Amino acid sequence: MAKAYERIADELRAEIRAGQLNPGDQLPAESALVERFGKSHVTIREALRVLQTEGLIDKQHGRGSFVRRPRTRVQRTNSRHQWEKGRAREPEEQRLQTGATERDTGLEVNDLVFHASYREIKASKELADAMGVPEGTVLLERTYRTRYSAERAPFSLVTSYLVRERIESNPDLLDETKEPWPGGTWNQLHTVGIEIDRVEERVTARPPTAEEAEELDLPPGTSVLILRKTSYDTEGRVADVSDVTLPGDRTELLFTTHLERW
Amino acid sequence: MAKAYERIADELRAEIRAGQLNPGDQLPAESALVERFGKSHVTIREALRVLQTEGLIDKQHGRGSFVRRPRTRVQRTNSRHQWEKGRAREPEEQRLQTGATERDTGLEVNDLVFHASYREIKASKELADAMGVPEGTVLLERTYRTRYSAERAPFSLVTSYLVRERIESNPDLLDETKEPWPGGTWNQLHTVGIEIDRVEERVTARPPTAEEAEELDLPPGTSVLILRKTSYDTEGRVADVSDVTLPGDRTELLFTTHLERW
DNA sequence: GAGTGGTCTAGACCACTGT
DNA sequence: CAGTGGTCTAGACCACTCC
Repeated sequence: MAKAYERIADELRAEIRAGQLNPGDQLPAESALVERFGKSHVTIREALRVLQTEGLIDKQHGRGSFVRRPRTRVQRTNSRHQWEKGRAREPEEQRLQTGATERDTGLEVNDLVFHASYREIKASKELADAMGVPEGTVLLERTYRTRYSAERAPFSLVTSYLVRERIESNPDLLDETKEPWPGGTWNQLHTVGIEIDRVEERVTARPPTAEEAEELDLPPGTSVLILRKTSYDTEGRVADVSDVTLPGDRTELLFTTHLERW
Repeated sequence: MAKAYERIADELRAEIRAGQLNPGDQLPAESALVERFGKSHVTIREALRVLQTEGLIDKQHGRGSFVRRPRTRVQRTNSRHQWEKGRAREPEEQRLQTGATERDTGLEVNDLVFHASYREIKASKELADAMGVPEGTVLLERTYRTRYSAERAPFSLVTSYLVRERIESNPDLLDETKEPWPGGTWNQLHTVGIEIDRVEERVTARPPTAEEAEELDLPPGTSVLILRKTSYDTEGRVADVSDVTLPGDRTELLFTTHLERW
């Protein structure tokens, strides 16, 4: 005999897939399900939890459980890199116009709330390896949050690392009050003579940690995309390492690869 | 007053992060935790579930709960596309040597168990849009599973779609018993005069469905990467659409983007 | 205040793992 | 068989939402 909570989850899942319950629809109250299936409250909740973990339903305390509606996605492409590189050498008036987030989301500069903070750290083993420097090298760690002014959760959590020694010839680059910097990191690097040649992006996925769920306002039953972006300069050295956490339910990464012709 | 299960989860999480409990270590039995925290079995289990959902612990029925050990990753790069394109024109002896999965995993051909099945379908609206053909166009749907012979779960779930009309001039391409085809899809397309010019890959993440968790042998507290790969031929038409489901806890996608020099 | 989901108890019994 | 986690009950009470 199958477990009761699985049978119940299967039955409700089938109703959702068959379209008896549509996105946005409210499920019967837990007490109603207790009666309908003749099982205890805890068992019913276990069944609903299965569906929640699958991202099929959304439980709201005091309101009810609802069939989840797919969210619109933010697209982040790798063609943005060429665009950002070009922008890094533009005159300041042009650089002020728009940033990468505006490009991804289609929103205006004024719709966005930006926050940055800097601090200096010594490279851990893991970071030192990623950046190709000795352990303990002084790094500038910069954390960024950008959000839509109408929402409370940022689009992503970004932490970027630069080697302090390679940028300190321009003291403005060590000063967080200069943010947001028109033209972004690659313009900043341009001011100290660094040109980016290629970008490597490593992508994995996992459930959010408690802190990430809190900060990105993620409900249970969602995942995060973890992206580590490594930028190499024209001499093959690592210029920047950025760790980005993106909500999986509203982000799509698009990578285009061009091939040599036969 | 904080919820009991959260306090308990916080305390255990802190012990794991502090290194009092190391990867692979067994947690105290649930009955022991009932005594230690003076809470009921159900409450203790709720706390452990929080940690499991975060991917921090791994519960094993009849054995115990353990601090999860990070798994070794399979890396899938976008440089594989250029490699695959080159391989598509090589002589058969060379094409027989190794495939893309061997390249990603570092395993030998003999370590891998391969399975393919074909069927013909009519394009749904969603698929027709993705392939740039009218709804209802006849497509060849091909599903692939490749696994390491020592493991029971495949590395990924792959479904590929081709427009039947554009490949039927070579009847071998409609015959699943010809799989595994040396040189893969791009060699198959080469036999009907199609050259691939660029590849677009769209990546998102979400919790696995029940079926995916079953087939990929994924424990609760993991995510899947969803990758849709669209291959364009030299005339800009869609040659192939492939949907790939990858286990998030053992897959890393690596995309390299080269930029134009200043 | 009525109706919803969330937390919790104290206990029973089941299912799996390893000796 | 002993020890582990998994399922389940019948009930109490709490916390949130909305009218």
